[in-house]
Amino acid sequence: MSHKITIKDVATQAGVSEATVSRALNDSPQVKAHTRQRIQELARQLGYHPNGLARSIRVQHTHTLGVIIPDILNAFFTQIVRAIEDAADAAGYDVLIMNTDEHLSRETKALDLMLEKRVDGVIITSAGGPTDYATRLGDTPAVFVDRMPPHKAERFDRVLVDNVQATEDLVTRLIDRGSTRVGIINSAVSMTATERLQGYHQALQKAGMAFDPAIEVNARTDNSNVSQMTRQILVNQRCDGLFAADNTIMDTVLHRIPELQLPPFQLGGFDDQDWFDFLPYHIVTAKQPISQIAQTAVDRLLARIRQPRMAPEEFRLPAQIITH
Amino acid sequence: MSHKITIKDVATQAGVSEATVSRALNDSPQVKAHTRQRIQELARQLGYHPNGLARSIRVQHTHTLGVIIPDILNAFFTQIVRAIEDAADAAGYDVLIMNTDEHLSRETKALDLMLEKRVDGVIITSAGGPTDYATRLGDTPAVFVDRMPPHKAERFDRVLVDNVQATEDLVTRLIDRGSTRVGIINSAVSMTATERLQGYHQALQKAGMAFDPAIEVNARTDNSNVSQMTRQILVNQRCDGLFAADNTIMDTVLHRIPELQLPPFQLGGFDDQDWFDFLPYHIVTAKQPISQIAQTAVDRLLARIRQPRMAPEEFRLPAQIITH
DNA sequence: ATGAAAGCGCTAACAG
DNA sequence: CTGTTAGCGCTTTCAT
Repeated sequence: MSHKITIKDVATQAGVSEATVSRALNDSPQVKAHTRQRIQELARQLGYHPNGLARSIRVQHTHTLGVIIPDILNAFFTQIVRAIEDAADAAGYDVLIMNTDEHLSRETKALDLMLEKRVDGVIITSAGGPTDYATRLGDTPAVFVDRMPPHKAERFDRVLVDNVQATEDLVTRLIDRGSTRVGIINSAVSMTATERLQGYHQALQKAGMAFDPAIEVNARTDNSNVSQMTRQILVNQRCDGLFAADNTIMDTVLHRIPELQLPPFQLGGFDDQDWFDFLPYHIVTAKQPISQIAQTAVDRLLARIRQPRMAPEEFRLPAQIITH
Repeated sequence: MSHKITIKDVATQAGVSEATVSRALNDSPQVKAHTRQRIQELARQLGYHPNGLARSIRVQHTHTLGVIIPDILNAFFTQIVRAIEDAADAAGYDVLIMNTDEHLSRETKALDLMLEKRVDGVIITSAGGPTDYATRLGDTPAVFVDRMPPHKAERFDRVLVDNVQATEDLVTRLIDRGSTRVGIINSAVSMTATERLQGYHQALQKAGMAFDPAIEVNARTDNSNVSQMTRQILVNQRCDGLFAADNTIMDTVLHRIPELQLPPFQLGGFDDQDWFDFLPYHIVTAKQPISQIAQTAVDRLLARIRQPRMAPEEFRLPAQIITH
């Protein structure tokens, strides 16, 4: 933020008042067409760039939305961001992105920064943990996407996939394709895990299969564990089906499988990836409706910005089962 | 940006002046330890959040860096961002990310927005095109990463991989692994393409192979073309080696290959991806030194922020050839 | 159609 | 150690 041309500079150069320059630059119809053009031209020549900070502090909004994601290396979130940008762009809003790398401390910092930068609203895919969003956010409008706030979630708008239905459909598909015994490696994100486990159970039940705790495991972030779990389920427990409850788990599973010398089996997971097509075996996924999730989130956020007192709501969107 | 608690509110509540509150909140040693704590506590209770805009406008910097990337769905840029964040974080700087989706108009908007938000400096991976960065940037420090500005590049700091050496090494590796005739589908990004083509030629020359224009093609953004080119080179032209000059080209190539029923062949490309391990055949890649690129970029940017008149420099970093 | 002046929230002299 | 005051760059009444 080095030495910059201000509106004052333009004003003196043009021989008018700062007010007139401001009006001219904002295309106010009050200012005579001729002088308006003259001023705009001059401003361009001088390389004038409006100071958005000063403007925002005056008009009391920034016209920008903040987006906080936990993992920018994860294609799911990256697609979410992309879709949010499209939706926000269509509504004439700017978007600022911050990545927390699944660190609570960085999420806290990210949120604080966005608040300090006075975004008009924020879309959060929480890194989980004990953050008290209610007090932290104050009255900044927020909507949660994909992952819910751990406490008092019902006080916020949230939009996410119908995890239990999607999982039920997915596991059912695995069974339809021939699996007789399908294990699960569940997500480390707690609420997501709970819901997906329920869907898993429903699918087994419908198929008349018994639950077996030995093949229901839950991932911590530790990668080697998931790798071991894969072997445990697919080899020791002789499953011919496996549901990897999320993106990152799937990744580890995929890394382990080749060295396992497995007989034919069915593999299912959440979140579609382009390159699943390249795998030497089939894979079925629950593809989340990313565009709709994003659209719903920004619609809702924008609505709340205009109408802060709206009652919070939860939006559940259906996933689509795809076989690669 | 709804109704918010200001420093004034805290001041009256605490029965002190705004200045004292400001000092207390900024941990100034000038204010008595006791009152400082009292004020900080009170601020917390009131849910006070400093207005960063007001602060920045006053102190004339934001302590934040802007990062503009052309494609957030591309893992390469995503990793770059991630590495930049780490480097910036270590230096105590915040970073704001914007994605342009390869649209010039969005890049222009993104850059303007960052300037309006008065980032202290900006790291740009240009979407290409005729943007005149010199006048657009004014005197905001900038460094270009991976893709150079189309005009007057020498007026800016830029850090990127040594494309020609990396390509030469890569293609040489392909040949070493048995390729006798290796084609190239080159990048749509012009300068990158030029350099990689040169490396390709150098490799052929060293191996005593003749160039054949029939197997030197250049991708436009049109996907179906790349798909056709793949067939053209690998089938019609009977190449037993192919160099896909970037990420997105490789993706299309990979999509086309299975249906081509090819005899053994060597495939090489830029930018490593985790899932290359899962492919049913080997692939060799030139892995860019992402962390170093990012570190160099932010080091340089920070240096330029302190010392704006430094002469611009170009930093070339070596890639690493990897076989999956 | 334009100008003068106030003020957004904050920090930095300058006084005391 | 704390208060008063001015001012960052901009927009917006209120005058004229």
